[in-house]
Parts: sequence; structure tokens; C-alpha cells
Amino acid sequence: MSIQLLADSLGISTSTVSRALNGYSDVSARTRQRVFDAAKSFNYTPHPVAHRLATGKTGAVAIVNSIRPGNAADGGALALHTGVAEVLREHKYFAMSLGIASDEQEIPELERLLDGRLVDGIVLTRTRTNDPRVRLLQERKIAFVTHGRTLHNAPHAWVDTDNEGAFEQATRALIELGHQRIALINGMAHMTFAHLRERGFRQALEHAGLAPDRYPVHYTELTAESGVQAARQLLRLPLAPTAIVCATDAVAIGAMQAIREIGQEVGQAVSVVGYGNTEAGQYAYPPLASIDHATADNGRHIAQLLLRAMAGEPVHQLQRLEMPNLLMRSSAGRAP
Amino acid sequence: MSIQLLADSLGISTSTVSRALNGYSDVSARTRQRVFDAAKSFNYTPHPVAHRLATGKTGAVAIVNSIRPGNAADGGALALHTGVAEVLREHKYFAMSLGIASDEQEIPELERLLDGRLVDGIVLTRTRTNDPRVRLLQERKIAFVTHGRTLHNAPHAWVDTDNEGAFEQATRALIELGHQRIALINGMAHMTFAHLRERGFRQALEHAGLAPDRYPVHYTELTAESGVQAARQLLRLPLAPTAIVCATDAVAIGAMQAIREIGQEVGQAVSVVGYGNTEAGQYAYPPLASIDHATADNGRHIAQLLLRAMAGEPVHQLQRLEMPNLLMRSSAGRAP
DNA sequence: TCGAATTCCAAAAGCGCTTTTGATTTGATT
DNA sequence: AATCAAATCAAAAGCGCTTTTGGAATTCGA
Repeated sequence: MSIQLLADSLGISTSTVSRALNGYSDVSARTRQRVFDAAKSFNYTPHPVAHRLATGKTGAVAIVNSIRPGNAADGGALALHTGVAEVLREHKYFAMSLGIASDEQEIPELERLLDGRLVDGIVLTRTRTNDPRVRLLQERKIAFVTHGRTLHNAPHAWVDTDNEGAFEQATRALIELGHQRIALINGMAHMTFAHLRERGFRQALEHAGLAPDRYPVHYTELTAESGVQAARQLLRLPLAPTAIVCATDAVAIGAMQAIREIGQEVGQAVSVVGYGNTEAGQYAYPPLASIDHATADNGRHIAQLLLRAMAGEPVHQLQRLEMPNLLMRSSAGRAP
Repeated sequence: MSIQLLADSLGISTSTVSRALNGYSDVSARTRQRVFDAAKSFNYTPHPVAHRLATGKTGAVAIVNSIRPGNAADGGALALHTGVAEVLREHKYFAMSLGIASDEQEIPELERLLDGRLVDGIVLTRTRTNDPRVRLLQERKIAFVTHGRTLHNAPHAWVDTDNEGAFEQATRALIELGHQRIALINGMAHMTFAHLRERGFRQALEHAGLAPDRYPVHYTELTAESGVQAARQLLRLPLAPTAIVCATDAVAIGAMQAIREIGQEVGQAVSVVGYGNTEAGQYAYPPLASIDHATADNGRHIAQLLLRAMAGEPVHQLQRLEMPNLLMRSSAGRAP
């Protein structure tokens, strides 16, 4: 079924059909109704590709997941996607995810996506302090929203969780439990979230009069394996930490393993806090204290901002900080 | 830059440019070279949407993830995507994932995707024994490959792991460890993988002369919470099982929790085996025995079959079974 | 040298829609 | 009744490419 056939069957021109369907004013109510009825009875919808060619709009947005060892397992990607898709669907948009390894491939792949003109807007995840992807998208003048902020790029739309506040709160909670020797196993330093979490961590220590430099901060991939490695090193220190704050639940689960290896009890001898509130953490032994952030909500808010960005709103008002939530569980106990 | 401008700059017609670029024979080597050089120097690539309208091909495929509680966290989706995308990229295709809740929304959303004509081919995950999505795609005559088989649909292209063999092997391994009372916490019965795993499970029991009906099979969502619930019920039975085979690592992690709740030691009093070989399982306490299947490889094979399906190959030769791998760890020990 | 077969390219017709332009009809106003 | 504005629609020109068709120039065989 094409607009041509539909027009013929009604004895009017294709332009009138198009204008009727697209709500232009210069078509009479009677004609419009006839067109709508016919469209329904023939089950007609405009051919999307032709529509795209004529209008330049694709009706789709891409969520670009940067793939690193370890985040294949994090599962946050699907939750984020779900939130984004839910909102965009109401506006007749498609949300599609694609994975790009964050290495030399990254920029070329992004360019391929842009050149392919498959999407009207883009969501970027795992944002870095100085992010070349952001620069590229700004040059190309395509609407986009990042999940997580940048620190050294020109202003752009973003949705982030308050990493700094969250880690300050978690660290304080440990201090209040009597811990004095607290370590941080952080994400890679060029990730914005890692930078901000470390800041929150240090602030809490300084506020309590503790020397933040006493325990080296580890910067690792977000895998359990990295957590094991980093924690092993920390536990070998002359004055081993009594509490470890971890960048993710996966890392924390690794850290717990390292603690068990040396015959210590997690939550007794050494406390652990994670981030992300995953099921694996909830059902770990012992249950892992964690910082909960509503990933699907993040997705919904990202979608809302992206819609406004695609509508041309200036980006500086498209920024939103979400408050995460500390959940204490038995992996975090009183200092020995 | 358009083909028109490029043609003008060379003083030839657009049709010659197009034919040169697309490798038609009736353009001289000299002209072809000039066109290629000019295209390179102007950095010209055909506008994809116009190309699509003219050819009817989009150059993109969609991976449809059916979203259920629990698989948001499973992370297999990203690994699968990575594998699919890797192969398709070499053929200039885009792979995009989208999540669809598997409920009443499912078929309408899939129709929206088809009507949107955004993709040339589709990958379906979490295939069911009788899958309405498969029927829809067959009606619409679009190339597709499913991850997992169907049992009651017309033949189609698929890639699956040998669930039956894997669970038979795992169950046998437990029997060889002396277990006589073995239970299964399975996925929902309408999932093909669940059906086949149960078959493998029962075969191993029968083969050993054990009564498979002695321990009820539980059918649950693939979450740790479901694992806890199901295992609690099993452990309350008069003759509680000494080993539990679980549909996923997440479920197994829940089951381990339930075992600890009643003060028993996992791998001593009760053994547990999972599926998927996730990091959470590897670093659980105790380390979880699991069945490993190479999800990214699955993705690569799916992509290869999809390319052949899009090329028009008959589907009955586009079917592939992969062999998973049992990894025994200390969550599975000798029967008490 | 002539006709036939090749080689090479341009013109034109799609692909299916949107949007501008312009013509006709209707209605209101004096 | 004449004038002008408003309402309504059709025609036509895009959007940027591909592919069919057909014509001119060249090459070939006899």
C-alpha cells in the first residue's frame, strides 16, 4: 500500500492525503476524516524510509555502550535501555543499543554510526573526564545525552548520579562504625565517576580528621578478578585496612573473596561496601552493603532530556543529578 | 556532498558515478578511477537513507532481547551483542539491540520494528517452545535467527547450546559424586532451554536407575530471589535433596543462600551447580560449579547464519548446536 | 568499406514520501 | 452584483540515490 494507491482509491491527490495525515490546516474536516478512514481500512502507514528521506528524520536513537572487560557482566546496560526505550516509545521513537569497544575502534565506529544516519540522537554511557566521543558528537552537531558527566569538555546534556555524595556518605557510614583505616578500590582514573567517587571518599576522611593518603587508592577494571587482586595487595599492608569501599558490586565480591582467602570474616575483621546493588551482591555471603541507584530511572530521565535536545533546547539546561541510596548490609560491620 | 555535485565536478552524469561506484561493468577503467579519486577527495559517501529508499536494504539488523525480571542482570545480552556485531561489522552491517518486555507488548513492538523497516534481519533471544514471535517473522518473510530452538514452530534458522547434553552431564557428575537425591530448579516451562534441560536431567537420573519424579522440579524466573524461594521449599522436604541443579548462576546463588540459612554448608551437606559461568558465581562463596557456554561465540555464529539467511539460503541448513562445558568447583562435592 | 558487435555513457524513470506553489471554489463584505 | 479574502485541493518540485533503457562512439570481422 502506498500513498499513491490510497489517493487513487479516494479520488484525491497524494499531496492532499499527505497533508491530511500530517495535520495541516488546509484540508477540510470532511476530507481529513475520509483519508483517516481509508488509511485505517487499508491498514496504511507511510513507508518509513521514504518518510526519512523527505524529512531527514529517522525516528530512532542509539544508546552507545562502551564495552570493557567486566561490564559485559554488569547488566546495567539492559536496565538503562529499558528506561530509555520506555519513554521514547511514547514519542514514537525507537531506542537501539549498540556496543563499541572503547579502544581505537571507538571513534571510527561512532563515525560510522553518524555517517549511516540511522539515528536522530545518541546516548553515551561510561563517560570520561575528557571524552573524545563528546567532542566528536559536538562537532557533528547531533543531539546527545551522556550518562555521567565529563569534566573537561564543553557543556553538554547529561544525567549523572551523585557519585561524590554517595561515596562520601558510604565512607562516613564506615567511619561512624568506628573504622579508621579505610581503603578505596576505584575504577580507572579517566572515568568521571571514578574521579568524583574518590573526591567524595577523600572528603569524608578529611572531614573526620583522617589522613586520606594513608591507604593507596587502587584504580582497576570493574571486575571481580580486579577486586581480588587489589584487595590482596591492600590486605598485605603492614596496617591493613579494616574497611574497603569498592567501585562496583563485582569488585566488592572479588574483595570479599580476598578477605576470605586470608581466613578473615567479611563484616567482622574487614568490612566491604559496593556500588550498584546487584542481585549478586544481595545474595552474596555475607550480603553486600551497596549503593543503590535506579538505573531504569536514569534511563527515563536521559530519554526526556534527549527529546528536548533533539527539539533544539540549549544544552546547559539539560543536566540532571540523581541521588543514590546507601543500603547497609552485613558485609559492613563495626570496626574490630 | 551529493552524487549530483560529484558528477558535476567531473563533468559526467550521476548515473555513471553511481554505476562506477557500484562496480557495474559498463564504465571504463579510466572513468571509474576518476570517480573513485574524486569521491575520496570530496570525502563522499552515498546518503544512506536515499540508498535505502532506492534499494530497499537498510544495512542494519536488530537483536531483540526479551526482558524478564532477572535477565536485566544476566549480562549475557552484551556478550551476545558483541559477538554478533563483530561479525556483521566486517560485512558493513550495523547490529543494534533492543529490549522488549515479553508480555502483551511483545508482538506489537515487534510489528512496530518491522513496520519501521529499520532492519534487514532480526535475532531473537530466549526462544520458547512455541514462539509467537517466530510465527510473526515467518509470516512477514524477514530473515531471522533465534538464539535457542523452538519445538513447535515451522523450521527456521537457529543457534543453540546443547542444553540437554549439558544438564545430563552435570547430573551425571553429581551422581558420580554419590548423590542420589537430586533436585532441579528450572526456568519457566515454556522456555525451550528449560524443557531440554529437564530432559537431560531426567535422562541422567533414569540412566542411573534413580526415580526422576522423586524430587519435584521447580519452574521459576531466573533470579536469585526465585532460587532462594525454590530451594527453601526443597530443603523442607522430608528427604531433602543433597544436590540441586539450577537453571542459571543467579538462581544457584539464591539456592546457596537458602542452604546457608538452615545452617548447612554448601558443597558439603548440599551441592549446587549453576549455568552460565558468571563472575558472580566464580567468586561466590564457595565458588560455584557451573556450565560454561561461550556467549560471544554464539553471537558470532548467529551473525554468520543471519548473513546467509539474508542472502536467501534455505533455513533448514542454518542450524547449529554448540557444546557447553561443565566446570566443577567446590559448590559441588561428595554426597554426605 | 560495411554492418554487426562492443564499449561507454547520458537520460529518464523509478523508490514513496513531504512541502511549496498556485489555481479554483466558496463565502463574506460592500 | 462586484470585490476580496479565505478555504480547499492539485500539480509539481524536491529528498539523493539506483537501475533500466537507449543512443552514440568505438572496435571488430569479413
